[in-house]
Amino acid sequence: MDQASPALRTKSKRQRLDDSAVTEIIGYRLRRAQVSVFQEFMARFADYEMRPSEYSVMALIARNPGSKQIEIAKALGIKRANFVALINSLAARGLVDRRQPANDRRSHALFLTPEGQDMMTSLDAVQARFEADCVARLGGPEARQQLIDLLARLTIGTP
Amino acid sequence: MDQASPALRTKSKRQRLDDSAVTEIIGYRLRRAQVSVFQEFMARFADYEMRPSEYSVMALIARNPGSKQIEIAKALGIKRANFVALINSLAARGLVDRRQPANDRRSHALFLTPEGQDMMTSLDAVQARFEADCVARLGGPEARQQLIDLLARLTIGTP
DNA sequence: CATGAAATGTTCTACATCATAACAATTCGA
DNA sequence: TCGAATTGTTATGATGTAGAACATTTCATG
Repeated sequence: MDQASPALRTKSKRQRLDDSAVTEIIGYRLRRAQVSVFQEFMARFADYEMRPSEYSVMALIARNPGSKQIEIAKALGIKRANFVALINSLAARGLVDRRQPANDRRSHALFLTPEGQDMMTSLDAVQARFEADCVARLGGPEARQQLIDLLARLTIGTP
Repeated sequence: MDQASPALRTKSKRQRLDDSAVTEIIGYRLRRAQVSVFQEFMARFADYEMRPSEYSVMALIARNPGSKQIEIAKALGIKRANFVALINSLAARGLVDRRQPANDRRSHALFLTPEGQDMMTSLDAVQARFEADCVARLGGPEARQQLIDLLARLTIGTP
């Protein structure tokens, strides 16, 4: 039923591996799909030298200007120690600005620079196109919502 | 409509971040779900010191004994250069065996050692329980199949 | 108000993952 | 037979993540 013609292999490497031991695992499928989507993301954003994590940081700052580093980091599941280099990089590129709030001199308030906002306009356009292509691959907005619901049921510890 | 009572915040950090900019992205949901599932995988396999990649390698070898390194690596999307250390580790732990096939002295044929096979019996039991719990969280076998179908539509370059 | 606890950002360290290039040995094809 | 391709290996660099430790600042509680 599964294999239409198993006798076709004349001599070459037609005998493929039996990978059902892993393809039947939800986590494995999840991983492969995530890697695939991220690779296409990076390809589409290559001109902007923008990685998924960097884009997510800028998108969160854009919608929540003045947030503290730890707030953005926690929302994205990034340790605050590892978040420092990320912000350093975006700041060095002139996209993000760290300012000292008057009420709490421990924290740094994050903002997009004007250049960062301009960049964000372009990035959002690319992202919208990418998302639309993903939805098309899934089979429509209903399939997308279905997928998001299913993924949410597997995602724990994300308040 | 969305927020039932936005006036509740008396003074504390009740004003959570607006993370809709990222939670509306399929790739972001994918990533968070994959990380969550992998973390639980590692927690459940901690007693065996078995990572997802290591388990997938052993599972493939178990079902395809005598396969070449490059065959296993390619099936899992791992570069052959990075696969060497993986097999070295499993071999050093006495779980996997490299043998020299007579027909092609370039390649190494991979097998599970008897200890590796015993280990695999335990691992498969843990994995079966984990998978069942994931299916329960999703809402049943139909939901699982739905998820796998959707993930497959997002996964490219995995022959 | 004083003092210890907690929060915040930072640095450093240690792995694990991943990609690329180069190399040796071997096999294959023309 | 000879050049190309395959296979495993080593080395290197970039990236992501986790944990400990530290300084500064704020907070809570007596």
